[in-house]
Amino acid sequence: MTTPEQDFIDSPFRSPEDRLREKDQKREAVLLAAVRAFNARGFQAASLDEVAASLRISKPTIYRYLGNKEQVLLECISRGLDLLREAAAEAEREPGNGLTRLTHFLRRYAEINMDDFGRCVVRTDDNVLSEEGRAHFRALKRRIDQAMRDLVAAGVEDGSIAPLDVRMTAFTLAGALNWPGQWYAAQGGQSAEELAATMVDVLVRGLAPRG
Amino acid sequence: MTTPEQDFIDSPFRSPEDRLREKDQKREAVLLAAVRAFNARGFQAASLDEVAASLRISKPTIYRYLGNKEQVLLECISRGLDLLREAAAEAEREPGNGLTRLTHFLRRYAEINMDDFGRCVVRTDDNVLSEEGRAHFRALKRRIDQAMRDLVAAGVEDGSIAPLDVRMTAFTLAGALNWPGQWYAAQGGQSAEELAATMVDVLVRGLAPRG
DNA sequence: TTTCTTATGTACTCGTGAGTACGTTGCATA
DNA sequence: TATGCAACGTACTCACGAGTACATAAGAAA
Repeated sequence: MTTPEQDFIDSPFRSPEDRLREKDQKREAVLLAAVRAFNARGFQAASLDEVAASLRISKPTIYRYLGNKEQVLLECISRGLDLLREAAAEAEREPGNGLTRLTHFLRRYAEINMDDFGRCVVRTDDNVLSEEGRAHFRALKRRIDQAMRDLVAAGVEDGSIAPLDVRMTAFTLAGALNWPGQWYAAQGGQSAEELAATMVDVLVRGLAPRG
Repeated sequence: MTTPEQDFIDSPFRSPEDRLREKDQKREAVLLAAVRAFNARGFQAASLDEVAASLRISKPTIYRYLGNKEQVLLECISRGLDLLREAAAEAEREPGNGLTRLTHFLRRYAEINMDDFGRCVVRTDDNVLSEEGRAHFRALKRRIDQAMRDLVAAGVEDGSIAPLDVRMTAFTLAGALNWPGQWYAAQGGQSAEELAATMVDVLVRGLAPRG
């Protein structure tokens, strides 16, 4: 693992690049602490003082890195929605019929909803946001929803999915797979991946026994 | 529609029974206004001043009829959970195999989640409650969950439901059917009953086409 | 008519939490 | 060495909302 470059020891004197990297890391740390507080106690109930205390910093420092409380939330939500967008793009690139691709997407979707930032997307009721924040949030969510509908529609067309109402089906699937975000706490027992796979399996096969 | 009893005109002078009935009606009105405010803006964000204003009364009047804010919420939640319990009891009494009975229950379950009080149950995150309130709330919810699992298990046993993991299946179903509570706004378009029926249909049949 | 009770509003207290003004320290640059 | 800027913390302000003390008005009872 040695490189031809000079190996530096961990020095207390930071180079300009180090400073920038540290700044980024601090920003990330604040964001993570915030999203966890929001998920644990709800956006309204969680105070920035709490978030700051959990990092042993002061409230103004949060403002330095992320701006006001709504901006912090919007950034958290954006992270979660980015993950979902990636998952959707990946599913579209994937080979296989509509059902196969949808299944992959659904699993990722459920997993993301158990991640810190994904949970934040699911748990945030958009009425806590300002008018602009809400509009932005909804637009991004609509894109995810549309991607899911497109996958369902593709499956229905190629016959890999039963001829169901696309809108209602997507709504039902999203609802089922959003729910773990309200509850999942990474306790012992099943991992997020296992849980996601099992739930998707139930949804794909349905309750009625196969003829 | 005439009775042998005396027909009274609508008099401004109230009998003692009238007073009691009026008190009850006022209590109901406060409860309904409160649950709507909670659903619309979230428990924490909704203020009792708002609720009072929507009825053109003052805040102390709410305290007179329902006690403090948490008690108001608990009463709303109890209403919703009562509806769910009734639905569960009804489903258990019903004839037919496990899947039939479960289907009936699921439809009612979804409908209730689009009702004012049902929505409140779904939308309330129990971390806004005090320790005792939370324990009470969880115990009641557990009973509903158990009822759903029992119905699934009965269906699996009598063969009307495919052999799935009971716990995960109930969790998935509940998740899917809780979701409308987050969104449904009684707008134009589908009624709650139609929506519930369609969603349950998707869940029962699954996505994969029938062989 | 006087007194008690019920129903209600006015006007507070008090805590909490978002957001800010300003001071301080330390490194960087002129 | 002087000046500027980056990275904080202390100590506020200010608004809002839960909960309450007290006044009041109207009917019921005595």
